[in-house]
Amino acid sequence: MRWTQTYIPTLREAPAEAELISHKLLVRAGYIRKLASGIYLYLPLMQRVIQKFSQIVRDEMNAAGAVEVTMSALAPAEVWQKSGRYETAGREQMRLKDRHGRDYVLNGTHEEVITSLVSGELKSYKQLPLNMYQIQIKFRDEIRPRFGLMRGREFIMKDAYSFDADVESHRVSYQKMVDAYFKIFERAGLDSRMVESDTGAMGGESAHEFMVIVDTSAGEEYLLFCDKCDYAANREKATFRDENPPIIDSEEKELEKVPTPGAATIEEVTAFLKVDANRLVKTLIYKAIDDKDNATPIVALVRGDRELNEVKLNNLVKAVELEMADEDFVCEVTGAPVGFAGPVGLKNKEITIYADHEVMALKNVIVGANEADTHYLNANIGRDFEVTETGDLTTASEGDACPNCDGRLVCKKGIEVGNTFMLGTKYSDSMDAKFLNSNGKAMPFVMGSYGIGITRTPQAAVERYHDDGGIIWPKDIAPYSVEVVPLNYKQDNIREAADSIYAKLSEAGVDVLLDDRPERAGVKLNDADLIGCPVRIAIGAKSLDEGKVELKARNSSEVHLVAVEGIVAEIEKTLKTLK
RNA sequence: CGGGGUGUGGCGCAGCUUGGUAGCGCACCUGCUUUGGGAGCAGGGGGUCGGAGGUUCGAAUCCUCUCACCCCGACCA
Repeated sequence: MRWTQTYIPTLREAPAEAELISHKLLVRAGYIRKLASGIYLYLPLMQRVIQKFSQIVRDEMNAAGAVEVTMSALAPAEVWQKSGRYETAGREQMRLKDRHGRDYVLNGTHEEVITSLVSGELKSYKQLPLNMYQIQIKFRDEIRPRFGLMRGREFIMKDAYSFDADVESHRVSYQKMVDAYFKIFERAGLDSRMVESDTGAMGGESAHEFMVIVDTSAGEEYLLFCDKCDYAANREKATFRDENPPIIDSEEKELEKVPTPGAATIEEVTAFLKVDANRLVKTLIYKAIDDKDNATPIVALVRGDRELNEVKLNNLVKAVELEMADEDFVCEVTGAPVGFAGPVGLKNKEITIYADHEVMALKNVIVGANEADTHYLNANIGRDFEVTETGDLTTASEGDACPNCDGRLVCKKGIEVGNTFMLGTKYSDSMDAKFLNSNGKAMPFVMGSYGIGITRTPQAAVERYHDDGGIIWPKDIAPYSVEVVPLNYKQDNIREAADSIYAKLSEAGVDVLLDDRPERAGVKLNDADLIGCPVRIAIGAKSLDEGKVELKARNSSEVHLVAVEGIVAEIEKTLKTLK
């Protein structure tokens, strides 16, 4: 491609709105433009990157036995109502009405649509397993779009759905996708890590995320890895071994109310009472919001030395939304200012109290007394207060003990580029999608769903691979493998050499961009660094007089003088050495 | 939705406090010179100052409302 025939609007300065380096670079280098908040246009260079990455995804999906389809972006509300997610998807679903006033959804994912497709048509276990995928635009009415392509309201995703006759067969299908995912990200030049994740709004049995580890603010999620074994989970999901159990008293002591003036936080209370934080129980008040926007107060109890994990809490509460109570609400529920809430003698006896497992093991704990500047000593479950439900409610963090071995958890940040869900029969049950098994019995499909962010993965690559000058693309997702830069295109011999090299490379099937603009050398070289093609061929007067041009890899500062005749072979050789 | 902030030519910004009829850098167009890491000189085009209302002789500037965008939080691939 000749630069003057395509559209590569590079900018010297990044728009003020861009926060991440990857976002700034994609805008500056002329890959994307914003149309509205969270809505981006993919310019010619980005389009090529998307196509290259998509092709890698297709290759590996096909190799794993999946078949490509395209499903509509638009769906009638009924299919979502049928699964029950029309209610739970809530405000992040893009919705609209047609001219007849009928309700529609712009799909953010396609479990409902594909389940309704196969329902009644996939009839026999003999047709299973089946895995269908598509690469398509998805919509999501994000609360707050940001970070360019990372969190948009419209984005491209590869989504695959597997249908199996039973759980054992599904595990095989799931593993095929996992294997394919590692290959896909490797081919895109990215190291990916698979971590356990919460199933979230998707539901189902278990889930994993594929993450690119970064150390910048682009890391949207905290991940915990064991430094000894292969345990890996995101922070929502991660568990840990309790290494800090308090000494448990053998006898229940008498409940005692003590003044704790000004001691509202765990630190203040432990300092004031001179006790360890693990003898305290944190009482956290939340608003559980249902699908009709009603807020019910709930209480969560975790040991004083732990952090509450809201995702785990809501897995028990099952609210549409969980919201930390504000001061007024805390006051209303407990009758005390923030910092003195406790489970003993809560004003509203109907209130649901969720406690972490660790709390259940404690005796004679210190809790707020629901009265300003006052705490209880020696509170005991069963005697002084009741717990409605128990579960794991704590957040793992760096340095905690691995749940599976004697290693330590290390915390890293990552960008999610893919995910896999074991859905079980959630959708086939709710949407009544069944097949006949070998005994002639109607059974719900065991399903899986598998996503890859087609537009966010390249941005993750930019976040991972760049320098002060611009992007450094992994070669197999670069828009062009080679950029030919004639330093003065007006000079006859330089132009002829550039045109000839461009023609030869094109003929050899190498993706090549020729910067045929009548720009100064500095401008072209800076733009070449900015857009980040893996190999640059610079053609200048001095070396050309000796029949040579300069070959430079974007990821290295070494410049090689290469004879014009051997240039194609030399470039192909260089490309082979690049990631 | 809560908190904070910003809207002035394509991009980045100044001007606003103290009202007087819009400016700078980059980009763009023309000419000459220059030509290996974002050239120089000269000339030129382009902005209802986000929108609506109001105050005033006069509003980018003050007031009210509104819209958009960005940052932090909740949500999330």
